[in-house]
Amino acid sequence: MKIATWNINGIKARLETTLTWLREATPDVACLQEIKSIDEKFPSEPFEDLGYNVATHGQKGFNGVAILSKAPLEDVRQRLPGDEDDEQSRYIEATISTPTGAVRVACLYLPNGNPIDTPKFPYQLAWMGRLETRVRDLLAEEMPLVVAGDYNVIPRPEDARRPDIWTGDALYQPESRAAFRRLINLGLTDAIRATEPAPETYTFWDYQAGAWPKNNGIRIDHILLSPQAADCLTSAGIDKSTRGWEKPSDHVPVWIELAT
DNA sequence: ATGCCTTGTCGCACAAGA
Repeated sequence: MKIATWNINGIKARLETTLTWLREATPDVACLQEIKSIDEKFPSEPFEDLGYNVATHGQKGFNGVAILSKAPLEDVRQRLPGDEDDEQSRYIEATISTPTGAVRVACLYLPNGNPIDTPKFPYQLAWMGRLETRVRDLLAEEMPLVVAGDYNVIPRPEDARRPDIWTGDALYQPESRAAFRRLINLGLTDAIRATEPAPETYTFWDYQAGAWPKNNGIRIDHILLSPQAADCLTSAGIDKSTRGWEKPSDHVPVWIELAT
C-alpha cells in the first residue's frame, strides 16, 4: 500500500498538476494539504474518475486538507481535538481497510508559527501539544497508524540546505523542534529518515530568490509511523521532480510503501 | 532589514505563506 502526502498550495491552481502526479505515482492513499477550498467547491469528480474516494475538510481561502483513497474511507474524523474554538481546517483522519487489516491515516497541515513574536507561534506550539495528545490516544489503539502532512518543522540542521538562515524562523525554533521530538518520542518512526534517502533532498523550496535552482530547500513534510506501521515499511521517497514542473507547488510529494 | 513569488479574495491591493 502506497501512501503519499503533498501540500499542493491550492486545488484550483493545482488540479491538473495533482491529477498528472496521481496518474504517474499511483498512490493508494494521498493526503493533500492547503486545498484552499470549501468542501462544496472541491473538485471531487476528476479524482473519483481516477478511482479515488474523497474526504475533505476545507475552509474558504486558506488551509484545508483532504484524503484520497482507492479503498473506502471509514470513520472519517475532521478537526484536531483539544480546542473547540479553533476554526482553522488543518486535520482529517480516516481508516483504510486492506486485505490484511486496517490502517489509520491522519492528514495534517500544522500551523506555520511565523512571525514568532505574534500569537501565531503559541498557536503552532499549542496545536503541536494537541497533536501529541491525539497521537498518544491513537497509539493506544495499537492499529497501524500513519501521520502524514506538512509539519512546518525543520527537525534537524541536516534537514535544511542552509540552517543558518532559519534561526529566527518558527520552523526552526528550539520549542517547535522539541515539540516534534516529543511526538517522535511517543514511539513514531520518521519514514524518510528510516530509509536513508539521498542527502540534501528536501520537500520545500521557496518560490522566491531562486531557492529551487540553488537547492536551497528544507524538509518539513513528514510521514510518521506507529510501530505497527513501521514494521510494514518497505520503502519511502520524495518526488522531487514535481518541483521542476510547470506551475509547481512549492512543496513536493513524500510517500511510503507498506507491505499490507 | 526587506523583498524576492504565488495563491486567493465580493481583487483593482492585500493577507498569508515559509
